[in-house]
Amino acid sequence: MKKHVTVAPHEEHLIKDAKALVQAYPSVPLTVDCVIFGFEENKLKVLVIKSDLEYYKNHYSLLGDIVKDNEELDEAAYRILKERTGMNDVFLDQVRTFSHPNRHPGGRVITVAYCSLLNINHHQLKIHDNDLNWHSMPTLGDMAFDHKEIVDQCYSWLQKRIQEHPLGFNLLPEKFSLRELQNLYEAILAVSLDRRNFRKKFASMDLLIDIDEMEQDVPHRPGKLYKFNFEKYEKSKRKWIGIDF
Amino acid sequence: MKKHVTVAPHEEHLIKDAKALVQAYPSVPLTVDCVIFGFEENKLKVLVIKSDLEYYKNHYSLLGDIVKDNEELDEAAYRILKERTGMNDVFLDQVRTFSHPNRHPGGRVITVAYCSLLNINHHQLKIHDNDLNWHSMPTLGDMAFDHKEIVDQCYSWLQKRIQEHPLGFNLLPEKFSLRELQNLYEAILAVSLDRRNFRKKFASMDLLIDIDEMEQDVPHRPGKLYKFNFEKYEKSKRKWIGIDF
DNA sequence: CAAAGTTGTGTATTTTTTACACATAAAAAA
DNA sequence: TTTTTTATGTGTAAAAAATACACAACTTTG
Repeated sequence: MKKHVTVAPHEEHLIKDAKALVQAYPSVPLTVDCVIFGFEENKLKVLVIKSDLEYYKNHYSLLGDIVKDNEELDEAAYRILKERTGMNDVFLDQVRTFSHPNRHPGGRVITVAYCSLLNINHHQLKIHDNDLNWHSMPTLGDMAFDHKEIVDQCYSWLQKRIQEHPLGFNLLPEKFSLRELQNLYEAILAVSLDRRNFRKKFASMDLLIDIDEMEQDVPHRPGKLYKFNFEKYEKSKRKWIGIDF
Repeated sequence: MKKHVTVAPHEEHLIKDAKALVQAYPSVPLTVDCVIFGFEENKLKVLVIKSDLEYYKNHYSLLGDIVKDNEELDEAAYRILKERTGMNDVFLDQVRTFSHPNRHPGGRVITVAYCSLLNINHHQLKIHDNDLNWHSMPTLGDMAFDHKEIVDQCYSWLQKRIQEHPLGFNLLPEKFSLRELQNLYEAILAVSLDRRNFRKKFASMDLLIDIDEMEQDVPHRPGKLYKFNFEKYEKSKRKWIGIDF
């Protein structure tokens, strides 16, 4: 006796050939753009380069590139960083994807924005093509494509993120003084903070390691140097934020 | 006398034909996937549908679609919502782009995840093809593609976001009781909260409008109904969070 | 040796968070 | 109609966190 196999109604139209399906999809050029922040002379800076396009002659643009076949977006972003700064182990986070149909004068290109933070002094720029340079954030003017909007969104992202996560240490030397740390926060958040309360706050977090060294070559009384205790932080990440808006 | 025009070195290799440049770019199929959250019977739910692919027979997947030529990602996401729920003015936010080369069995497809929140009772599902249904979050098992990871990331995003922004009201009726609001927060954050402190917190924000109506048809003492004061919120968004991690 | 610039520290006040209990109201069940 | 169930609505005391604020000491430079 023949067995009856139950077939759900929708199984009748199941697609067997996934490859053919995908090949029939329209497709779109995809790039990654990196917003690379640095900190120097108490200013937040961003790495920019003159646009290659005549259309945007003399406009600065972000460091970006086409995503290769079978390359993950994260990979592409790391590749760009490596090519431009020589750095490998750098902070990197995806921020947002930008898709306005006219964002590129050559036709539709989708781009995924990544934000990266690095210590300017640890990484000499390898290539100085096209006026690659660190540009101070507050004075950044128009840019090519929608890159100004991308920078602005990454900056907002950074302002929020730095208050809740220890990102900022990626912008500082491994050993830093509390003044340097405060200057960093003040520059990024564009506020001024009370020194005593700032120090008290970080003291209460108990995530800075006093390495018992002093600043060198400062033209004033040297401060103590600290390292951030990433290990302890990883173990004790807090989850609860508290409802507040 | 002939004028000398200064030409920066890099201007010699400026690209004139942006169109040709873009046409030479490799391209990739791009989709949008929507993680649509609802709230019903004190549970957070997500809208899922059986996969069309034989490869993922009987696996649930998210509502997604190819992004059309010259369609913005946001547009595509709104289109999907409209097609599936009939809803137009719905909360929607881009969360993240997923690019693993093998995430789709038919070949490389990049997808942009959007998160949407809507009130289940206000929107009858138009189409019930492929077992479209609201699935309770805690019991959601494996899914097709990398959709489980996408849901997980959107859920984390929601947990964080709901504590800092008044998203949650999109999941509730326009008029809601404080108990409903607390149940929502407890379900999403998977914690239990002290009722008096919860109410005190919202009272101190002063963003709920007491509309002087009571709950109907509840099997117990009815509570007062409130609306969220979106207008006042928009005017008074706070910017400063406070360093804390 | 004086001036400039910065370090390092404490306390009082206010605000926010937390923990916790009881009387009351409405509906449902007995 | 009474009792039970379930939820509403409210206040206070204690602890923790945030804020505002000032002065003495150290190092370098001129």
